[in-house]
Amino acid sequence: MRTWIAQMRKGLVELCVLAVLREREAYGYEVLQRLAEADSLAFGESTVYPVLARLAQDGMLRVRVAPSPNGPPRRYYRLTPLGAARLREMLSYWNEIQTEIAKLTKGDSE
Amino acid sequence: MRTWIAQMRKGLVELCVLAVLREREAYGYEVLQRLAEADSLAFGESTVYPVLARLAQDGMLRVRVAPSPNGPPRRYYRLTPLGAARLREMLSYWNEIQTEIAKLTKGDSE
DNA sequence: TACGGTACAGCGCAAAGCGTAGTAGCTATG
DNA sequence: CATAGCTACTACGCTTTGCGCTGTACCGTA
Repeated sequence: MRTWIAQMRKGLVELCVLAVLREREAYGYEVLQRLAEADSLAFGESTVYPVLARLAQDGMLRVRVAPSPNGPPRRYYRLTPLGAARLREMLSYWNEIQTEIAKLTKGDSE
Repeated sequence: MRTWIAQMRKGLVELCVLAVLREREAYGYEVLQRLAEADSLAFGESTVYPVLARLAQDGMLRVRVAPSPNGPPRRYYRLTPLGAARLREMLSYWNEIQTEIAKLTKGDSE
């Protein structure tokens, strides 16, 4: 993986994870696979699990453990109000950045 | 600065710097100030200068030194063909990410 | 018993943003 | 001429984080 791609993804994992959990709860492995469907957002396990743990510890996610039919118990994560607020914040900043970069690459009007 | 913002900007500085230099050459301080006009992309000196040095060392930028009327000599940077190619690569990936995140946050069609 | 898929955890490294501070040239003010 | 302030760039070190690699545990199938 070219290094600049890894750098570009920094901080985006949080946004993506929160976005995936925006409507329905999900367990780690599920989040992993949902993101893998978009190959530009395909993160590894060692990337996603720590993020989930971090977000949970920061009060952004609530955890619920439930048995799995296929393996070890699953840890289901759900957005807390704090997490939802953070997601909104991040999306807001994300949109700002998009606008500014679009300006940079499109117009030379200044 | 909240930490997630710093993380979200990682890798974006390169893109922004390359984008600023897309059409006309500029010296470091100028790049700094052009980015500062968009406050969501306002990076500090300790962020931009190392990026310029890195990009130059990697052959993405060509450097030209010229005296300044106001202070120490300026280092003018200009995109090389390699740098232009990198910028296209990064913008392509950037667009992919935008699309995927838009999908994540908009539709629940899968 | 061995294998493969599921589900998660831990370790350690490298990259990069950024705060802080320092250097040096030029102009303006008193 | 001394001080301050703007310009332009450099250097150091901290912290966060993505990620490769490895390990563990549960379950079903052959």
